Amino acid sequence: MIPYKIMGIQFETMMYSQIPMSFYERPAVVVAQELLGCRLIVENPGQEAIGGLIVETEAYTTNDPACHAWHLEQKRKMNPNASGKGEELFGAPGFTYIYLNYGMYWLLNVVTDPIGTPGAVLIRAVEPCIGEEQFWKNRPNVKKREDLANGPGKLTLAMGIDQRYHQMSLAEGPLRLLQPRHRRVEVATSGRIGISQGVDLPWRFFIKDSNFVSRSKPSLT
DNA sequence: ACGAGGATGCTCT
DNA sequence: GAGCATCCTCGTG
Repeated sequence: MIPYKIMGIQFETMMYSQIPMSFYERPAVVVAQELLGCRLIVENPGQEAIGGLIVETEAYTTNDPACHAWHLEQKRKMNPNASGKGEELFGAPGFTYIYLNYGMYWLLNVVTDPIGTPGAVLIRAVEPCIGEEQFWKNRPNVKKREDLANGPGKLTLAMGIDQRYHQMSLAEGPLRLLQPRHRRVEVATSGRIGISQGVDLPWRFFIKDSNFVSRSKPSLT
């Protein structure tokens, strides 16, 4: 049971509980799939929280040339103390990793795997489910509900997520992840989107038949 | 429907 | 300089 009340959705909170930190201390590919059907919540002081149902994720992990930790991982084979971009991905699971992509868009990741093993799950798309008015307000040019948060940059815009939320614990808010009591989703798989290395790894996961995924793509399995 | 191109700021492959 | 885990607009069919 989550330790606070979200206005207007008391019934639904009884069906969802905060995800324990141990959940994230597992391989990114596992966490990515199990986050489908969970809820991403952003609490706003003095206002109604906003939330989205996660419908699409991607895994980035060790020995993965598309992972931000990859080059650092190579360097550390020679010098264990090397530093550089993606350092956070070796750190504690259950913390956020947020970075600016193409100079304009903040992308939200959750760090996974034990300390010392790099891993993260990119949240790629959500379906608005709490405080939807805020989604519309933050995305003034959007016409269709499906387009509010059907992409990693779109969902951070819609939910007001930026660098202020970087490296925060998901156990304490204002960002939280909730899991349903009974998670019943049909998971589809494909290659990851927007990368040039590791394109053949089937590490993009989405809820089959959801209208809120970033794009349709033939599934690999 | 689909493709090209521009916006924009990091880090370093 | 190149290369990015992107999004939007404006062409063309």
